[in-house]
Amino acid sequence: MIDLHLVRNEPEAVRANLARRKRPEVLELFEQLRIADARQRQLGMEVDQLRAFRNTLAAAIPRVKSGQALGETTIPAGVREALRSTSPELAAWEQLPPDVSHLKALAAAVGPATATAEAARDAVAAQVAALHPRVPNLLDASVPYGGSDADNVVVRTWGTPDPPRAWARGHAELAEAGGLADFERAARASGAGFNYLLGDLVLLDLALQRYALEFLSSRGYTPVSTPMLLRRGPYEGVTDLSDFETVMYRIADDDLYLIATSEHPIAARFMGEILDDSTLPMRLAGLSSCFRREIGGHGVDQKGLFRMHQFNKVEQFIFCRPEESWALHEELLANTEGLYQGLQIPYRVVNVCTGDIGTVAAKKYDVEAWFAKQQAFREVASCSNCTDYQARRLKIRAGKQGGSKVIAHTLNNTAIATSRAMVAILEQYQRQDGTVAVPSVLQPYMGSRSLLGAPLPP
RNA sequence: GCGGAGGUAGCCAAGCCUGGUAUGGCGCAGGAUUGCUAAUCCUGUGGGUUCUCCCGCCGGGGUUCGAAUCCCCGCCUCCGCGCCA
Repeated sequence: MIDLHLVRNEPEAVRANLARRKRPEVLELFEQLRIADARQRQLGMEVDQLRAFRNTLAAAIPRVKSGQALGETTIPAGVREALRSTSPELAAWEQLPPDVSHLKALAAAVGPATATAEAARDAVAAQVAALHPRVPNLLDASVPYGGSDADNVVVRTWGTPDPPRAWARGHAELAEAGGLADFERAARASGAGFNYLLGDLVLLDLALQRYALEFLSSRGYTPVSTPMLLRRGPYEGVTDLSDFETVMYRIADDDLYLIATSEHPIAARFMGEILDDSTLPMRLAGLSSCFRREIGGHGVDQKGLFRMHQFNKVEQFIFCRPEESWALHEELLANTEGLYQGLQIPYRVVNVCTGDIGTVAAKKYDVEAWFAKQQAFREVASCSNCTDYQARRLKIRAGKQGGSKVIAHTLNNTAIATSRAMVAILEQYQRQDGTVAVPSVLQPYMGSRSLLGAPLPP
């Protein structure tokens, strides 16, 4: 969620920022939020005034009871107005003798008036609560202006894509022919989008996880193996509501949700807490399976490992103080680049434009690896600085214990989603005989083997 | 699944039976003093705000002039037993 103080104090700047997303409905949301917020504060004042008066009376009663003088007590104008309709006789309270029974009668009359005012305020507060989370994060100035992914800006390209090889097989065909995966029976058992990995491909999956974890560990990231089911409450803090409809699997009987990425349980871990400055920046390497109902366009990549309902991923995540998040955003990106450089797979980095970026990120880089058979760059990692947007909803703050606090910043980036990395490796490293060379950085995790699979008939 | 104990500010606790407006310690911040970063003392410490105010004691209702306190409903955690890789 964005900072409501900015909505109040710098509406022009917020509006201009949101306008860059090229989505009229976002500006409409913002205006509705601004109006509702102002109205809520107005109504809140009225409630406060009524409650203040009630508190004054409640404090006066025991004093009068014990024989002390009541002292000067006047009905505030707003309270008198609120009482005029419900208890007209009490609106002229000063003419009544200041004894306990009259004090009680007056206080009792304030109750319903307060309830009316509260109901009005709560109705508006509910509007604010509904609108606020839907307003997207403010974008960094360096996000390129554009309407769709066509306007994303390539920041740099690493490596040299190989020319097409006529004999090369698609990764799904290669894996099936080599006995490394069983898509057909997985579809029968669990549905399309699931797979059985077999033999060397299982080892490759694990090797990629180990490679990413070791790589990140050596750079100061702590591995985290997370819960793969989350409760609804925490989940609402880490993602937007539309995801519940389209992306996430729900365990209905227990009101639990299968995580879509370890980013979610990691972010939820410190919900409501204050992170001590001495622990920041907190660099984490999440490891989990990921579950997603929505797997993209119909007829696209239906078979194979590229888009699946379940896959494994090592994820980078950082909690930090606001002033350090932009440097760390670049660090996260550099890590993913280092991982793919180690695998010797060409890639490019894309700065995702204002119209294509999601609601949570203030800036996002995508890393797109080269898929040799497809002869295309395709997304394998997504590197976001969420600034304080995610942490505000989760109420995660940073500071010294007992000292001053600020809303923390959160960042995340894929390290390696093994499914897509395996596709890239199968396409890039396959040989004409159907075997696949093992990238040298993975060999330590594959029993020093340099080849996987077995020769196939031509 | 059954039984028990709990949830109070950054942390730890008190207050609850007997309703009267959040008490102490630690930590942290600022100040005083002493030729030091020790000791001592003072002040402050959550959220909001239009700032002699409002809210805040797990959440939501209720009773009451007034609820951390009494009543009801929920959520969560811990301990024991059962089951279990």
